[in-house]
Amino acid sequence: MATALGEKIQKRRKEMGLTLEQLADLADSSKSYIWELENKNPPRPSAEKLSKIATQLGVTMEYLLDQNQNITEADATDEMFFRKYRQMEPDVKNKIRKMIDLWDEE
Amino acid sequence: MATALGEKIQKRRKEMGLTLEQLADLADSSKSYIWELENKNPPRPSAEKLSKIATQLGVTMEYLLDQNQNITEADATDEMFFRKYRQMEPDVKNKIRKMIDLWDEE
DNA sequence: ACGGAAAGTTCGCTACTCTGAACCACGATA
DNA sequence: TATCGTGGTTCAGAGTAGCGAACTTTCCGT
Repeated sequence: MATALGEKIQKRRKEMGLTLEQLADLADSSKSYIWELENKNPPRPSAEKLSKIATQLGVTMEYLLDQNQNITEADATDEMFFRKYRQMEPDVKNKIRKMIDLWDEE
Repeated sequence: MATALGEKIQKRRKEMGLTLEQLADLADSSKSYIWELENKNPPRPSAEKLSKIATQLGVTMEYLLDQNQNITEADATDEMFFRKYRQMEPDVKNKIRKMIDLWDEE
């Protein structure tokens, strides 16, 4: 009864230790709707809603929507991180890069 | 009357020399709806529809939805950073992301 | 300038998104 | 074993996504 989309959302939500209600609040949604997304089909959420959910789960919408599992969860997480990073101020980016360089040595 | 989303779709469509009908066909939609997305608001398209449209326009859904026009294309430094990051061990990635999340708050 | 095709615009209707509130299951605490 | 708290499930209804078909405008060739 569950769809690929539903399974991905639920998997990620549980990995993050969130309840339906917590995710719903974070994503400006309702727990009943999150539940329906996870368990019912056919779910055809709006781009807005799915965008917020994806953001909170730290993955891309493309990953959530991808029917054939072409995109792995790890890929999506990396992509999401990169998009977030790219939005930052240049000097913050610099600091982050330096910090990671230090870290990565040894 | 047009929204950021609408403007982006229209701009891209025209760049590609497509009519409303052509894009509609490519994206399994109707020209009336594409028109409404471009010109009316508030449009709240489904993730499915927007996904198909984004694919045909050769952009990501995130780009289309992004309110602040910050995203154009990443510069070389950012890309390099991302390549480096991607090579790291999963648990290191995790730590980095958490660190940056903390940083990014407030 | 006129006719016709191609592009864009309007509109009414159906089906579905999304919510709030009620409901159920179950574990913990007394 | 009653009670409370927490998480999950169900459902009716408001509002709207998205379509088809009709209508208007623009852009051609002649």
